[in-house]
Amino acid sequence: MKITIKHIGEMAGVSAAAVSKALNGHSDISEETKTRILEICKQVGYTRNEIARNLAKGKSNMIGLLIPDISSPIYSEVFKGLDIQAREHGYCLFLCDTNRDIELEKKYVRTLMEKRVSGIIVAPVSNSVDHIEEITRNSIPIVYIGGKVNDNMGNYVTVDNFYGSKTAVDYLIKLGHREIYMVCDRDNTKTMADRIKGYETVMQENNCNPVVYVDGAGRKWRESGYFQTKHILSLGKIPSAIFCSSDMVAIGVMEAVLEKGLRVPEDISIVGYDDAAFASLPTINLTTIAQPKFEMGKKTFNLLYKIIKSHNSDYKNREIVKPELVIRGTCIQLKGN
Amino acid sequence: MKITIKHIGEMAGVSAAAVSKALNGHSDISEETKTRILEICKQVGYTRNEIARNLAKGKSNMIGLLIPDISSPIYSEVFKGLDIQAREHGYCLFLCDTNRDIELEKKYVRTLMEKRVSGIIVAPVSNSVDHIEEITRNSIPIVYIGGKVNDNMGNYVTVDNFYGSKTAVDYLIKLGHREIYMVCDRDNTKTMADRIKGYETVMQENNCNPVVYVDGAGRKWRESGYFQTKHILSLGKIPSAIFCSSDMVAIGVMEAVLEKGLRVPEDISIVGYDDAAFASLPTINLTTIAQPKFEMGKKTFNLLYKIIKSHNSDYKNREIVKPELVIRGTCIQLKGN
DNA sequence: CTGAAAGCGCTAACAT
DNA sequence: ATGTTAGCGCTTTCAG
Repeated sequence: MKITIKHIGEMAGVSAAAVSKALNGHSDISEETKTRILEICKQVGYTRNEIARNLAKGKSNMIGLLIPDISSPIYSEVFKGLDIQAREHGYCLFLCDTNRDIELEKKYVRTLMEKRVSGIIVAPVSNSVDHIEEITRNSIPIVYIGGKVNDNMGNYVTVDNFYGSKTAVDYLIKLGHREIYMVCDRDNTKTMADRIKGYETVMQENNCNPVVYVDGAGRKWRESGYFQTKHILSLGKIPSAIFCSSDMVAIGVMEAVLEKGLRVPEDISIVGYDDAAFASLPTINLTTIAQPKFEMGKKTFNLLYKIIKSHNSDYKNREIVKPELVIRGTCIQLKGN
Repeated sequence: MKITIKHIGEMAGVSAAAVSKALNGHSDISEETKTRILEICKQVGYTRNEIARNLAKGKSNMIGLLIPDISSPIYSEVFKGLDIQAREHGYCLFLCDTNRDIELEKKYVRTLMEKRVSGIIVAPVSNSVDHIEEITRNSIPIVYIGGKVNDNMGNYVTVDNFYGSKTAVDYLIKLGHREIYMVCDRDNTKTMADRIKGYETVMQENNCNPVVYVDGAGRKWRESGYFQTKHILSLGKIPSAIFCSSDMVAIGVMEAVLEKGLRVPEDISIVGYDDAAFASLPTINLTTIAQPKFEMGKKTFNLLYKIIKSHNSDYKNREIVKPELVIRGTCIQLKGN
């Protein structure tokens, strides 16, 4: 039998209400009784019941977080940024790993509603979020994040992929490269489209011929980079640089390049995208575009917080953050420049 | 104003109790009214209130999970194993990232108690867990996991580090190596002690001289592997193989070896420990000992579940799982064998 | 089969 | 400054 404020009240010779006030630091209670009550709580090891508390207050100070895969390093960093910010504002994050499964995503949204969370942050599994809004019916603030974000979603924070891509290719151009290919894995998101657009824009600005490979075989990540590059290298004409749609793709690209007996960066320069955890490992040392993951986490929480506080559940609070070039060892200055 | 079972009751012309029964699939209600009630719930978009429900039932079907750092790949895999198992048994995981901070760990334990979770799984930040047991006071089942586990903890599931280490060194011996060093970073856990013991045991069994470097400068991970190896290589005598206390250490070791102009595995074979996510990357391709992370997650939940169900909060339910050698490309068969 | 009533532990007016 | 009284929304005996 757990001990309640009523018990504490009896022990202290006061009412339960008084105990509640003491516990919550209300002002309408004398310092003296307050300390006495608190003392007793400590002594008997009282632990307040959040469940009852939340019911009485009609809220839960929890924020639901839907993530496609927490073992993906990018999301775990975002999580940490969110977490620290949430704690600072007295909220708890409730993490749900949707495992890239729409059904599970729906199930979790329902769970979160039942738990009466104050808001939801979701990195959606798919480009459309109709299935989740159908459940929430506008009854709770939602902020979207992640690679699937697009303008059909209401509130979101995302990163400027067009800008990131431009930065990467600009850098390559500055290094004297002109034959720069882009290789992408299969991913029909706005994120990907923007990255490609950024690449094409810079190429055209510099009168270079854009060559983008998008995986037609439906492969993803490293596998996609590997096989596409194998194909490219078999064609005879070798680009001086390859810009990859992600670091995982870059890994596959490097693999194929090395296998062919070519060197990185001496023969081919490579730029990735994401700044995944492994990108900084010595034997990889990949030059790449860094997503400000931790920052994004913070910004996202702050945006949600603002919406919650303003009770303005209405649409289109958006924030776009800028990524950054991280120069490591996979690019080389072209001779004669 | 949220809609409650009372409202539903009114609409259906029944009592709130009846609605509750329908919602929970109790048998003492006619099929007919039940379907009518459920129909209405669907139509008006009723979402049951878990908070009230939990209060009434006196429990929360949540399991607290304390992890030092969710961005560490090993923990995120464990999480996923736990998660899937928890879901299957109708529980929710409540993840708390303690950020390797004892104070935060304590704070979260308190939070979990307040939330009346059914049990706690903790990968502790430190070798001692007194600070957490002081808070829980045996009032809730706890299972410990992770690298800090030792016999001072009650219930735990861990992996057989002695065995894992033996397996690694046995493999090296079989490959014809006799001059095998072990390099460890700073980490005074039982885990580390067991790994060292396993190494020493096999070396002695084979009449080889064990040489273990433990970082005296207090460095960790890659940095530790790097500097210690640099030192080793400066000594003139080069071992034919290095067994590392972790994959991160192995990365540092490789870095130093490569920097010295030596090749892996032609000049020096390397074995890691953990099978971190990056170990399988093409340019790393590290032979290592794999922790059955996902499996461990499952086993851990099952153990906790057993304890919860048996109401036997008493001590020393333990499970030890066996790691496995993963052969990749950083070891070579010695000539003349 | 159905409903009335009590209560889970706490908070928040509203008295006193 | 303190206590009284109602709930919060649901579950659960216990009658009918």
